Amino acid sequence: MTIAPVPDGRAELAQAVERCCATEGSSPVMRADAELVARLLKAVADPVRLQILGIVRCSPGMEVCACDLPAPLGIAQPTVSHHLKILVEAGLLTRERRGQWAWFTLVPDRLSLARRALEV
Amino acid sequence: MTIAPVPDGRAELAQAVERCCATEGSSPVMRADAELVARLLKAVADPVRLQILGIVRCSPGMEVCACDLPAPLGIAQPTVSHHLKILVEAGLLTRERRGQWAWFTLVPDRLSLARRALEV
DNA sequence: CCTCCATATTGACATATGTCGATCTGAGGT
DNA sequence: ACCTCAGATCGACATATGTCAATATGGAGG
Repeated sequence: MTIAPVPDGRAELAQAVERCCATEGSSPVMRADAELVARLLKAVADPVRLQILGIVRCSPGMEVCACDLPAPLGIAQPTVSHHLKILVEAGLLTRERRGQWAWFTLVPDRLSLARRALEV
Repeated sequence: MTIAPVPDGRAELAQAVERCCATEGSSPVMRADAELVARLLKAVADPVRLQILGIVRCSPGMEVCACDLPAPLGIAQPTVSHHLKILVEAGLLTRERRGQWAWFTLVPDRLSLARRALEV
């Protein structure tokens, strides 16, 4: 995925989500908002990344070491790294270095935001 | 999107979703389930399709005529048809012919399923 | 400083995806 | 029958995406 990073620190995405799913006869979704939301959803819409999120969710503290992923996922290390990068850039995971290892923690709020984007 | 249709009549997808988001220390997501869920999420993870869903949601009866879409979306008719096909195959819309027009109706349950797939 | 190990990045590749113009199909109306 | 219009499909194209081998990076420990 070409990584035009989702502006996550700011509330832009959250606002776009609200505008997209505003209940009642709200104005149809604007393209710019849709682009922003789609970028977040694209990050989740991949089998491997769904598996990663599942593994992290089930791990104590909702965090996992990158070294533990290639085996259960059955894919090469660079590929895992690639997917982790996408999830981090989407704001769904945070990265933290511990010694020579990289740990990734789930950001539940971000996942909630993605879910909210699909509200009717 | 190459259209390996999501098995929507059957409950397979719904079961896959449940297995993927089963709360507590459930077993990590299996690849096959993740593939199924990803196919549904991919259908939603596109700016144009998000806009289409937004328009349908805001329309009376949650239904819309295909003829009313190219203008607000700003894309050509074949492209609209392409996206509608993907949404129908994902089970998010149903198609109905009325005379020479094609009407599309939202399937809220399907959208709920997609949302459920993102539960933590 | 040099080596080892875990990650990240790069380059190359095949495939998937979004887009449009041109054409086919199907339902009315004359 | 014919014509017309809405929609679907086809063909072509550029770009995006997922994958891996090879290589670079960066911390830990001798």
